[in-house]
Amino acid sequence: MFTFDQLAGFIAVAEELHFGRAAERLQMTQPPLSRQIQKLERSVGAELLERDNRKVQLTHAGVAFLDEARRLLALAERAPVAARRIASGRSGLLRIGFTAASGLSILGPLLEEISTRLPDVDIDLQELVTGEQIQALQTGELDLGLARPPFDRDVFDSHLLYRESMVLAVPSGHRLAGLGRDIDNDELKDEPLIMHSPQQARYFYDLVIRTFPIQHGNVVHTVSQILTMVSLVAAKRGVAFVPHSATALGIQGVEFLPLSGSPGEPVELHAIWNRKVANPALRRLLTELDYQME
Amino acid sequence: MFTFDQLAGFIAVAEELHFGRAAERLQMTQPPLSRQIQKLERSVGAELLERDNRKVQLTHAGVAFLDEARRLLALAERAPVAARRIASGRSGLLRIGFTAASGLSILGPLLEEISTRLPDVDIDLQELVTGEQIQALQTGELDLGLARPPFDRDVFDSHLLYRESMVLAVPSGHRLAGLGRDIDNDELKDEPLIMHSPQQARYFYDLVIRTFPIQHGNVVHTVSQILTMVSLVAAKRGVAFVPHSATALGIQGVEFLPLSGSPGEPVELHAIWNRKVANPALRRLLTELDYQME
DNA sequence: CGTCATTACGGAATGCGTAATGATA
DNA sequence: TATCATTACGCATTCCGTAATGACG
Repeated sequence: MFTFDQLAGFIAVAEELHFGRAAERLQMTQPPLSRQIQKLERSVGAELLERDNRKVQLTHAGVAFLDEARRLLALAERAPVAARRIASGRSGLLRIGFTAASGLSILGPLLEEISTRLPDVDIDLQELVTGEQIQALQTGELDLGLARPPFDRDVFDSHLLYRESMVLAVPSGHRLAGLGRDIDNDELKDEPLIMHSPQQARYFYDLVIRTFPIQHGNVVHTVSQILTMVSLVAAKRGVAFVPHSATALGIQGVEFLPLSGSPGEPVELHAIWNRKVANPALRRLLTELDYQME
Repeated sequence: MFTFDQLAGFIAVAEELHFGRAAERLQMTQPPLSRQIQKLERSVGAELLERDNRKVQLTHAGVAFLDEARRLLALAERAPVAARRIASGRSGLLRIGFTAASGLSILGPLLEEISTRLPDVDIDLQELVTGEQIQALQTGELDLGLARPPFDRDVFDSHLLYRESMVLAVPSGHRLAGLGRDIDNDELKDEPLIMHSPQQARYFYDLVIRTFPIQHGNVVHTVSQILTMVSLVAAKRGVAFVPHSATALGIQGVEFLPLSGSPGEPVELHAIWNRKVANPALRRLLTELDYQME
């Protein structure tokens, strides 16, 4: 097999049609250049240059091979650039998981931020519940998750992205709607309730259980998606505790009421990632956004 | 710059994900392979493999570079093949000139023969009179000509392709048509004659002058192309001496009569080429067709 | 005899293989 | 302790540069 030096030598001679000038251009002396060409011709198996001791000329095979040699050298020069870009995280692929609810709030601005800071990084988006995200982050199928606590702090690092309040979703015309004030816990004790799944929406389930005195007999549905929940409320199947961002869903026939029993903004959304970051694009992103890693 | 060996080494390790097996596949020992990869990584400027002493894994940059490395090696393997094919004359470009008259006879079968024997050789065709062909063959703009004598035997080699008779073209209904016998020279002495140009159709001009007792006063037109000649005959401007292949033109209103004053087949068509054959495809063709060269 | 490519030759650098080392489960 | 990659070292090969040769106008 020939070498890149031989190719570069051949190109120089083919362009100069003069060994001396070509050698000068390559910052070397004629003899090694002459030998390079000879070796190249031997390994190609065809005469590439016709030198009749007064002028140098390309053979037909040489013309064709010159083309290939140029292509080869150009490719060889670009290849490391691409690899370095990826290694530095300036290009590549970032696979991001998000929960349905986070898609309503923080996802858009986050993607905007990423494409501004890392314009050559492609983004793969997958809607997944927190549990699925955690699993995918562990196997490496996902680079970054937008998810809710809890998660194993030994495996995952995280950054708090967003806090919001809990509100009560009620059908339009419901007796609690239009009161113009926060709803007290004891006003809810007889309401049919659409509740979060303790498995697939454990974060909300735990939060609601912890905050409000739920009568389990009132639970008429158990679902895992906020969207489903609000749809059921619109269908007048009951009321539901949802994060404030659910108001952005734009579903008709539902109103959202503040809750006096849930002060502040207890609903957290975190960006989480595997501590052993494999993807340079993720490393770059975390640095760019100051999601400090240690 | 990296080397092709380094690329091959990297590809082997990337495919085996094991230095030992990769080295075995490459018929070498592990240490030099290990060093090759290190050098490659240094010249690429990025870590390509992650070896944590128990398993070897591609980095993201490595995945991208693997692709480039494969492309690069594949290109490097094909490049000499193309060059060798051209050097051997099995592919390439053959530029062939032909006279209008030869286009009617030998050109078709010749092209058929070439494309059968040298299917990967492209052919450029140019209709040129003999004089133009000779000039183009000297400057190297043409590889092969289908032309008429004479030409300089020191510069050109040739092969007789085709002989044909001279016939007399007359308008339909002419007094000489339909006699059912050869026409004698003395029957032509008062006919208006369409004659060849002594410059641009010198071969025919000389041949006619040499063979027939031309009365220059009878010449009503002087033209260089056989097609023009026959068209003028059809327009009843006179009669003309043309090669037998002109019968293939299929022009209406013309008849072709044998001539007793021109026995045999005096009209020659040669394949001619520059003795210093530059184009391997031509060399190949001449050998294939036994147009002996010395 | 001047130009320009090639061959001759000596020294430096590269790159292999064997042996030793290091790191990990 | 076994496995597997890496470093250490000695030797062969490769490849450069200088010098000499050869071919051509």
